[in-house]
Amino acid sequence: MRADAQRNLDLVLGAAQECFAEGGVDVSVDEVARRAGVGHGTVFRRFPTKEALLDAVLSKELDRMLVFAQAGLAEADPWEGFAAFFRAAAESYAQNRALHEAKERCHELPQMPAIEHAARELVRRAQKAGVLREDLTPDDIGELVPVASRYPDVILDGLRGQPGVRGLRPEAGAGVRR
Amino acid sequence: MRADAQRNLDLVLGAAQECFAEGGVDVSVDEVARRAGVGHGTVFRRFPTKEALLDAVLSKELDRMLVFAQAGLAEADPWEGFAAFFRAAAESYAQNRALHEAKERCHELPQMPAIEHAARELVRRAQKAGVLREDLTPDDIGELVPVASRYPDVILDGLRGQPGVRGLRPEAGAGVRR
DNA sequence: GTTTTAACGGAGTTGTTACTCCGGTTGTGC
DNA sequence: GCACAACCGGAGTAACAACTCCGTTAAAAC
Repeated sequence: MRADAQRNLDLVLGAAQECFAEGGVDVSVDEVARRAGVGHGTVFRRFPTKEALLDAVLSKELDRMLVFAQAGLAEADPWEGFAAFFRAAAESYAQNRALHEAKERCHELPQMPAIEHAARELVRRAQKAGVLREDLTPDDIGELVPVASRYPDVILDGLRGQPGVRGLRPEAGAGVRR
Repeated sequence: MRADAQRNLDLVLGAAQECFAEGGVDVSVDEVARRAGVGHGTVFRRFPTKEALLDAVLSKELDRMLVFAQAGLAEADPWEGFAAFFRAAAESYAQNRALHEAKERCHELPQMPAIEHAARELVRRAQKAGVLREDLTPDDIGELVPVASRYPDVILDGLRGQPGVRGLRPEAGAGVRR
């Protein structure tokens, strides 16, 4: 690969990361090209469609997410391991609008099975230890991550232990609307 | 107003309500007109812009929200009053994609001050009674409403009483990332 | 330094969406 | 029942976004 091609590829990827994080998936390819300082023809040669460009950016984000999940599993305490991953994932969502808006796209990407496997394990371990409410599946908790991006401790308090454990709401329901 | 004009206005409003609730704000005006069974010219005579149409739909939704807030205030128990409003609002968000996507637009609408006033009162009363965590402002709680649309009880458990009250997390932080 | 060859970028195409306009139609006052 | 005004709806416009193409430019091999 020629030196200028490599340099421009890096510029495009960096610009796309910034644009999609700040403006969400509806930012135009022209805008990305402008920020990268290249023509949009250059963007489309590297990435045949806008979707391919978005996938590349999301993939990098998911790589980081997988690292967080594995770090959580390495933690000895079940709650701390789960909470650490949950917070880290929420932080990622908080700093990246595209992650919110392209959730289903993420599920098509190759990193996803590994992340889901690790997340399931984190949840299973915490529930077995009795520190995570059991009326939620890993999928439910996955949906709460983006939600927790601004209020992580409120959500974590809500997830802790068992539903209604504080004894204040004996009529507490399942906690999930399906 | 002529009878046919009134009938078509109702059809358009109903169709817009359904379309925006199901498909979000990006549903095209053509799609709304098609569902209403009128030409899109008819839509644009009633509502000069798509935004005006959206505002009309959101207004009706906010009217319902205000009723919920006032019903919450009429409830004697501070927690039940707060929680009832919170659940009702979450339910509305769960059933209306446009409400999620046009949050800032809602704040421009005339119903908003009254809703905010009632919500502030609900929060203040619950916090004074010690049944709602005090590290959150009414605005914070407002942001949790859409979030709670699928997991109302998880969020309500998280909001109950004081942060970390279960004694499991002495290091519990503020619960809010600003 | 020359030649080759890959990469660049902007003009242009296609498709979509918000919005306008006007000829035809239909409800309503007299 | 008639005239007139209001209303209807679809053809047409403007703007914008994704994507293509090709003449020009510049890197790299010798």
